[in-house]
Amino acid sequence: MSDHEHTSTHIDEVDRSILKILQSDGRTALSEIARRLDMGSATIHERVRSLEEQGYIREYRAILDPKLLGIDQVAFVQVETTAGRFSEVAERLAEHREVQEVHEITGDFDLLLKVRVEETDDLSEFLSKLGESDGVRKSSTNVSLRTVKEDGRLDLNGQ
Amino acid sequence: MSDHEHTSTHIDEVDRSILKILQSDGRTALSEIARRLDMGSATIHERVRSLEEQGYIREYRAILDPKLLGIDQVAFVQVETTAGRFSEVAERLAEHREVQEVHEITGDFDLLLKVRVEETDDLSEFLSKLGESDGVRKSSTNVSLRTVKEDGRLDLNGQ
DNA sequence: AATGAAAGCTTAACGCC
DNA sequence: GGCGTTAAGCTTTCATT
Repeated sequence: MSDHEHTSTHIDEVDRSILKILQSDGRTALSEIARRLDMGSATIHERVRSLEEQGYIREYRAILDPKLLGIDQVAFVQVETTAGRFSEVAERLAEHREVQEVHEITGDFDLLLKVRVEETDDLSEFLSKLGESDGVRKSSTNVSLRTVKEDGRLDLNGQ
Repeated sequence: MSDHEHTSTHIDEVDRSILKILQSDGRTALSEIARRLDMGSATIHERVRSLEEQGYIREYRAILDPKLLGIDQVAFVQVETTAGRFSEVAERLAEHREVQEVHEITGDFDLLLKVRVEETDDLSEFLSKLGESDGVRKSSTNVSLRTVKEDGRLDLNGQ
């Protein structure tokens, strides 16, 4: 197997363990990680710093409850763009506050947006804006009636 | 309107400020939050504890980079279930490791799944399992060719 | 609810291996 | 790359208001 990576060395099992721990609790103390992995905390400190620098760890966040905060109207909007302009339109739509996700997708439409707002009124307002947007030919919306699961964590156990 | 809430009182502007700070950096020190909001750090400590207890803060997490970790095949799968069984099927599908989201939606299908795997082979394997699942009548899959935006943060600035 | 102060931990930087 | 040490800073508790 050839080493065709950039500058980023490949991560080892210790790094993967650190990522798993921090993904499930981003506030775990370095000293606690060191204890669990039976290593010095200066070592863990250096590895975490390197994982952050290489970009494996993008950021740390508190995960808030959308329902309690009243921001729990979710809709998925498929968008058909004028020929060949989907990337440009995607970038533009990504700037909207209510748009949480933008994907270029296969199928009858070109883009899929995940939109999150407080009330259905806000959704209807967004769809008006969308309809008038440059490069948008048509759209089709599916509203989420109930979110059964919503979990951004990555499965680091590789099968 | 009857008071059918538990014990949770409504949150004030200070609480919202704390949530904003922790949503954008979950590792911000309590003492740093105290400095920014010009309050004692014992006060911030107590408020954060209460926000956690009430459920406004669900958890703290490191956000990892799916691309660097090679878990970057995303697909959206719409599922039609046998009449009236969508909730039950939704719960069951939510248990799969590769399923990040499950929504009950309006439209021609009943459920929308967001699926994330390492390779297209894993996706095809998942779709096989799905097709044989109890209560699943048919499904339609759109693969994400490029994720332009993917951000789970809530907009706490309320318009 | 909010606070200052004190005790116990944690982080981050250093030099050594 | 990994480690122990150490100073600075942080969290957590508690008595006071």
